[in-house]
Amino acid sequence: MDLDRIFDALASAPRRRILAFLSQTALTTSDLAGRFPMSAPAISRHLSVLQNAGLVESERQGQRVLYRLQRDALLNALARLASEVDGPLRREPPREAI
Amino acid sequence: MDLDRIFDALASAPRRRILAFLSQTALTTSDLAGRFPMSAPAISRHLSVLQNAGLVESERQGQRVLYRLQRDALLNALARLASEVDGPLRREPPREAI
DNA sequence: TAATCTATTAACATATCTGTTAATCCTGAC
DNA sequence: GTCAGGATTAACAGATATGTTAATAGATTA
Repeated sequence: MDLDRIFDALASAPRRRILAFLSQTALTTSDLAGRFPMSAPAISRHLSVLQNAGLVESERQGQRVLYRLQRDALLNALARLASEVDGPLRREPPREAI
Repeated sequence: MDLDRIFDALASAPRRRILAFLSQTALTTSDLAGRFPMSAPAISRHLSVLQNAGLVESERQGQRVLYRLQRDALLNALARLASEVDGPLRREPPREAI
């Protein structure tokens, strides 16, 4: 839940594209490397940044490592920043239900 | 509406804090410099990054320059990323009304 | 065990970011 | 015009980020 690491991770366009791919389906490192004009080691490091931020999770499957988006972590971070900058007027009633 | 510049701007913790301050009220450069352990030139450059991203607007008032949060630009950017990574299931019905 | 495939880490070069202080620009007051 | 105050830009140093290729680690198969 570290906003700092999360927004640092999100600052990179390739990493945001990786997240977009992973939002469709879980993918391995080489799957992703095939979709970017970038070497596999570069992708691997982007994935590690995303994982350290808690935005993706990895699961080894034999020789491959499958990466999966952690949607809630991402959406929570976005919501957290949104509420931080929500003006006084917007922040008012934490309603229990609609 | 440049997600790239916006998320680059948001990657910096001082800049996110500046936005939080500006969410309460518009402030001048020196107002902000007084709230950070950082020189005025440093604040000025952070503000310029935020302005280039469209997250704040400036208005000169005499010798001072007043900075104001562009809340919609920020919230739109967050929403845009959120929808980019919204999985197929979540993205389905663009309902007209609740 | 050896061979192979996938992924990661190491080492490196280049570029960018972030802060500092000094210099410059802009505005208002004298 | 001159001066002073506030803001920005310039020049610089040190730290980070991002890509490359080479080397290493892990897992599967023969």
